[in-house]
Parts: sequence; structure tokens; C-alpha cells
Amino acid sequence: MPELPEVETVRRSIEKFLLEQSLEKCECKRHDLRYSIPVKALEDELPGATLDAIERRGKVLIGHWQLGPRKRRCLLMHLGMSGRLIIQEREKKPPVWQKHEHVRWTFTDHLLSFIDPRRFGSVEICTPGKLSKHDRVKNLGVEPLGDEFTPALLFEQTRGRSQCLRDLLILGKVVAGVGNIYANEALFRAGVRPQRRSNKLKKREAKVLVPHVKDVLNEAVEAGGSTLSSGGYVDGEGKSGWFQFSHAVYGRDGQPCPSCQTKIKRVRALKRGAFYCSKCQK
DNA sequence: CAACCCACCTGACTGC
DNA sequence: TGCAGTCAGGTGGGTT
Repeated sequence: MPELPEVETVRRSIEKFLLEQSLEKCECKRHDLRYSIPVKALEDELPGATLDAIERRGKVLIGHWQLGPRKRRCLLMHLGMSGRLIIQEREKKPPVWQKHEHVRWTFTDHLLSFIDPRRFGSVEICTPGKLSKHDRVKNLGVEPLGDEFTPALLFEQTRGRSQCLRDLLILGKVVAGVGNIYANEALFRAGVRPQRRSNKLKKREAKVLVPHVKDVLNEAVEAGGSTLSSGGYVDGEGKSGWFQFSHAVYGRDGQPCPSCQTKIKRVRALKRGAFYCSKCQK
């Protein structure tokens, strides 16, 4: 569900409302998410701490907490397919736990809730020193919106790989945070089919694909992400995104291509849909 | 190492 | 209205 733009939108909500705030308590309703939630550390160690910074690596949110003069911890949060982080103003009475609300952080003025019906998401904790070696972070490719993601890097990384480009983009080893929606959209803009083998990508195609990946992601962040259906993604304040109305191919199989009116096709790869225009994309 | 398949889990939607 | 089948924004483990 949440790809980089959705995670970035949530990150900004958290930054806006929770930075420098002190944590009063943390409660865990259930721990059996994708990885077992460290209940004891969250409930016993974290209260009294201050959220110093919130950063994003790919689709992973990393909260930096100051627990004491020399004690710091990093909280890694992944939203999986259906996860949400919702911020509410604190009322006199704590609200009843929602269905699928698994963790709740109570700050001085706000509540932060981690809600995840499918439980593919995770909440983990580690020390700052071990952050770069953490399982959720250590194998991630470059940030797509950063300077390291260049046509030269993409071209070099496509050599010797036969997997299709859509998969190369979403699997995170080369570039981190691009999911199925934005991979399909960027490939459409670049005129390259999602099922094209990576090692068949030409240098001049890499040159246009990389800026399109960046543009699609930046536009989606500006639009607050994509909300695909009711009950779908919302930002920290519960607001839907609207980039779904700008999708050219994703989820539009059978509908006309916005550029040439040809019917958008859908194929399956890695058990997931890939969408393209057979006329505009080669 | 790379490619591929599958499982994890719940809910929304489609078609009969 | 119900019920079965299909699909979903992600990712890591196992197998070939």
C-alpha cells in the first residue's frame, strides 16, 4: 500500500506534530505483526523520551529518540501493505482502541496510533550504532530522490540482470521506496514496457527513466500520495491523497491511454499487476 | 548470486 | 443477501 510518497507524507505529519514532544506512555495491543513487536522495550524503556527526529529510508520510517543524556534509540516502522500511522489530539479520556490498532504512543498533547489490518507492517527498535546494519535498512538501494540515483547508476545496475524492469524498480536492491504504482507510472512516462528485461535497457532510456522516476515520486509527494480505495492509505491526519487521479496506467487496464487512447493492457509478473500502453511503451 | 514462487493476513470488490 | 473467488500499495524465506 504505502510507497515512498505515502510514507514521506506520513513522515511530514509526524514531524509537524510530534517533534520535540515528550512521550508519556506507550501501549501495545498485540505483538504478532510481520516481526514480533518489542513490547517490553516500547512500554518500559521509551516513556519519558523525546522524539528528536523522524527520517525515512525507502519505505521505512525511523524515529530518533532521546531517552537520557547519553541514551538514544531508533524506532523503525514499516507500514507494509495496509499500515497507517494516525495522529490525534489528546482528549481528557483516551479513545477506545480501534480495530487493528496495535500500538499507541501517548504524547503530552497528541496520540500516535499504529493501525494495520493485514499485519504486514512492523515496529522495531535498535541503537543508533546498529541502525545501518539493521535488517530493514542494510540491503536497501539508493534513495530515488537523492543525488546518487543517476542514469549511470541505473544503467550499470541493469547490466547482467534479466529480471524485468518493473521488478528491478520495486525490489529495492537498486533503488529504495519505489513500489508497484510508481514503477508502472514512471515506465509509462519513459516509454518502456514494465516487462522489458533489465539488461535490454538502453543507455538513452536509462537517461529518461531516472528523471521520470524522480518526477513521479515528487509529484505524488506533493499530491499527498495515492489513495486507491475506501479504507486505503491516509496521511497522519487521516486525509486521503489525490495522486490516484493522475495515474496514467496503474489500475487503468481496459481504459484509454491518456496519450494515444489505446486500451491499457495488464500483465502479471511476480504475481502482481503490471500496466502499460502497447503503443506508447516499447 | 539471481530468478522465481510462495506465504504471511485481512478486507474490499466482483460475479453468480 | 450470501457466498466463493480474486485482488491488493510489501517483503523475506526457500528452492532451483
